[in-house]
Amino acid sequence: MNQLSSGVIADIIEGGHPDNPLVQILSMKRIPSGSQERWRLLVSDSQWSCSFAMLATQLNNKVSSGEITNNCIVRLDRYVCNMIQDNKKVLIILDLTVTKSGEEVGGKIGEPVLYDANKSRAEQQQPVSKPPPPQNQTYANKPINNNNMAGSGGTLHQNGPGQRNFPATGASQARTPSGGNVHPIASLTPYQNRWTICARVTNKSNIRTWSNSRGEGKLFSVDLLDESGEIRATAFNEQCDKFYDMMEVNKVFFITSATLKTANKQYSNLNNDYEMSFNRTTEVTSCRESTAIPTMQFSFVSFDQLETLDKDSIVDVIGVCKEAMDMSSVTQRSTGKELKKRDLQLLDSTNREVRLTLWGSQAETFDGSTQPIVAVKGAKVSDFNGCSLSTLSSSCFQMNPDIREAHMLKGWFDNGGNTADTINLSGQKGGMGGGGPGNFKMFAEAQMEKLGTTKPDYYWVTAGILLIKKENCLYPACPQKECNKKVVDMNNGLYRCEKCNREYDSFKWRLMIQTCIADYTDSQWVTLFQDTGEALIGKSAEELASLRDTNPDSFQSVFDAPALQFYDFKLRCNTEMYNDRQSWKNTVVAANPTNPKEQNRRLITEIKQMAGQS
DNA sequence: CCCCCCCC
Repeated sequence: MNQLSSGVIADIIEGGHPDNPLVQILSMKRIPSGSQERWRLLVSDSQWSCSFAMLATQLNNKVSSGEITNNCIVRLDRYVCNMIQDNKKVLIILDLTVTKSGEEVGGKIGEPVLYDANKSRAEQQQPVSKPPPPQNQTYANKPINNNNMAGSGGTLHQNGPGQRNFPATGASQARTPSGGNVHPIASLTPYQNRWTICARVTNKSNIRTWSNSRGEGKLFSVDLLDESGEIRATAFNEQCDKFYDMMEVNKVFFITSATLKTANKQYSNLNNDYEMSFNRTTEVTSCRESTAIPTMQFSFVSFDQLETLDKDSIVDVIGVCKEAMDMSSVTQRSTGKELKKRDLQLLDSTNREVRLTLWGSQAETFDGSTQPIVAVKGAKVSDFNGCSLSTLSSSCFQMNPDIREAHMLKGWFDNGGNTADTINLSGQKGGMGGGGPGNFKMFAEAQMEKLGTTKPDYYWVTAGILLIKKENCLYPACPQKECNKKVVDMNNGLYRCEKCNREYDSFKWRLMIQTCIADYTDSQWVTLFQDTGEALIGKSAEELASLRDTNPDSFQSVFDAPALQFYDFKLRCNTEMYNDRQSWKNTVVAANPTNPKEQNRRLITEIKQMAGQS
């Protein structure tokens, strides 16, 4: 008995859409195109084989998990067969069920012939001694031939007129407003010039402006999704104005003609090798009957998995907002810009809590009073305080989304989850009053890990103070509250601040203490600014300044107390370019006298870990 | 043609 839907491949290529056909996967080939994994399959119905089948990327895990292997039999639950360009066709498998494993089947069923779409069914290659294959649904003959992936161009040509559209399930059955063919997003390449997709907007940025050496302008971008895949689209300037208002999140649109280019994976975590820019020929129209276009898909990572991920990983998470901190402001170091932020404490059913930071208007408007379920697609993992999360501008943030995982989590939380003991992944306070073990390192470790080379890193170190530079530890600073820039004495009773671009009749003293500190592996020059500096010497900057003028001896002895003492330093380390040379900067953001008991406890824990006793 | 994604 034939276990396959013999002859069905010819039907599909010629425009038919049989339900749930059974085919065999003879071989798989990873397509060498960028970083995005894509699988091209050689499938067979035992009579015909087809080498231009592609697996939708959301099914890639079935390959990596070993569920799909050579020789397995699959049922095509959803698929589309589309013209992609110049009469070339692609069969995209959107959903499938493995009905028999490759191991169980053991080998190729029948002797399938590679179906050549340049020819009619009657003209297909035939076994010499047998009559032509049937023109209808009787799947009797088994033409003989050998074939493999390498032997075919991977594309077929159109059979003839009247076959431009190949109906499929769902949205792919839809016609464009002008009656044309709807293309799957997964089939788009830069080498086609006119196509229409039907896609849902799953995320939309604000309008952003830029200005650089190449010019200036404005833009916004959207994430587009259909059942075959996803892609990012960006609209610049003219197109930005034209499409910004109409392209609302969650709505579905026909989009015709845009420029495709290779996506820069550095800036996008969408599952596509390409991204599109809208251009003058781009048309966007609303699609009302759009139930077949999927809504945004999350791929949630549970909190107990977060710590296993590399920092800067991008993840989808869902959690109960157990607590929302007040909104606060921080100053962006690179630009001095004021940023609004709000930290949330999220909890999931693995009894882990993790901190999520929201930014900007999201931070301002967030209301956590009802302990909502929070879902984020594309949050960034950081190793701050152990492990924490932050949204990016590309993140999609949803409150109480109407999805299964949200309802399950809510049920869990309301039925005891809210009182369970939890582990706080973001709870490492680095030895600061309570909290778990901190992110302590030796200097040699920090160097080995190249901390601070690409972006600022924070870590704790227990180190002794070898030397404090007393010269230039005080500087006259701008008297403005938020400005601490050094002022220039104009020698006329006025002090000029370059940052504020004005002169003042007074200044304030600020501390900037350079000190050399050492642990058992190395020494480092580090800088303490105002607050940490004042805490270290036990004097305010103003006190120190007047001491320097009135009592040089006691000024000197201020620095004797901390010298040769051990402190737990929290360091912010990074590199900056000075005259084309990379130089290290270590800023002390906290300095606490080392508590030997706590230090020993930490060391014992480490020793036990190294000995495998924990 | 953007591409910053921050702070402790």
